[in-house]
Amino acid sequence: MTLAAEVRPYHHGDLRRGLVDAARRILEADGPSALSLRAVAREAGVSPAAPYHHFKDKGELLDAVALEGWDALGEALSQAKKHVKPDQIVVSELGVAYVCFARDNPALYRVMYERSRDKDSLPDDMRDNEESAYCLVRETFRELVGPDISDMDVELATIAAWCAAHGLAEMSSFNQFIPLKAELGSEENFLRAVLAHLGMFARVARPE
Amino acid sequence: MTLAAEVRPYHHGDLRRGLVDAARRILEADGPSALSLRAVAREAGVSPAAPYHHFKDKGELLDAVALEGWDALGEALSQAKKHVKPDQIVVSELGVAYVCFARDNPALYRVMYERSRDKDSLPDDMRDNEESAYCLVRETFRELVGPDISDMDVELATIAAWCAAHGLAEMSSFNQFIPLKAELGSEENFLRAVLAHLGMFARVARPE
DNA sequence: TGTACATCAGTGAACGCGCGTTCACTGATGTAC
DNA sequence: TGTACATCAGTGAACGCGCGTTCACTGATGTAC
Repeated sequence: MTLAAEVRPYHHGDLRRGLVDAARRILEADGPSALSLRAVAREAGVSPAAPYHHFKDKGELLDAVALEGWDALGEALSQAKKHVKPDQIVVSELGVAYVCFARDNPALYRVMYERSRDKDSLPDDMRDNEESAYCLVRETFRELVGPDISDMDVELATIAAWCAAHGLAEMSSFNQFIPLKAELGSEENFLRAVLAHLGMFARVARPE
Repeated sequence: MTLAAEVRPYHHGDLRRGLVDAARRILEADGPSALSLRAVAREAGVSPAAPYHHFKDKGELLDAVALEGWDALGEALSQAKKHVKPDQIVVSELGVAYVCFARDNPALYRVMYERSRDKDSLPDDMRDNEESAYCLVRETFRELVGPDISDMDVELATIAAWCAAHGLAEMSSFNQFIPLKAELGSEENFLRAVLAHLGMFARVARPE
């Protein structure tokens, strides 16, 4: 109420939350290379030692940030699936949503994969957690291809789709593709066109 | 001849070459995070200021390293295409070769894309230089799909294939896929299986 | 309800580190005459 | 063939910087009695 209440108190309240938020703000503003522990503390308005009461080290903070990224990606794909229009192809639209997530959160997306690579492992729950983006794609394939397909084929198709989307996410920001995007009318149309041409692998798969 | 001849002379002879080689040695041994200008000079046996006679700054050195990487990738794909066996699918084997290149030169591969991302641009000559990996893939598609296909379709298929390979290259080192690789007998078979399942996009592309 | 005290969550100064880059310099090379 | 001199390609010391982490500390909070 009083003006004094506006002053940041000695105790933050939820500094853990505050640090993760600060990290995301830094990522958005200045990218992954600006994401030092000290910068995060600074952005959160706290001394450089304070984060150590909430995270063992810098890596643990990054893990927390990455985890939020994976959750947000799952949410984005889930929303996209809900809003597919009748004339659209479900898996393509999931792919478009995936790439758009990466485009709209480039630094966060990068941190997600950097942390995974450092541990040689995607988040453990990605294959099990029903709400994860990966499971959502896998279940979508399962719905679409019918019941008489093996679990392994579904798994492989999911991986293939995931790789394609990830690759596209990393590539589509290169300016080599600007003319193509212009010709196709929009970035989204470009993405759809590329995804549609994945099938050419199949057309070309007969050696004869 | 004499022992004195063994002593490193004041002038290096070809320090530019020596620096790039030193950089690649560091990459292979300790990864991209160890690749500082000072470390490169140290590895090349030269003072920290010496590189500045050959490169404007650290970025230019990295560019030189990345460029060699792109050349090596082109060479790897070219070799792979030459050695495709009759029972193998050409584009799949190119994909396998691409991923194997990334697996065998992980740090170099990373630098290649990091530099590209920093400039928002793949190497300029990738689309024109006949010897580039990209052109090789594109011409392979053109040969396989026949003459009555538009340039744009070939381009889009190439991009799709490139994205899939790049995504697969980044994903396939995650340990989540170890069981799948075991089940399929080898890493290469895993890669072929994933690439083969890209076609499922096509199967699923009819909304009905 | 009040008080003693343990615990928690901050501070701020300091540590050692490696970095990219610059500077004045010097040793080696090559060229003009 | 010898020599003066410009140019090139190194040296090594120094610059300022920001980093991750630790340390002894202190202010705030919560709990037992």
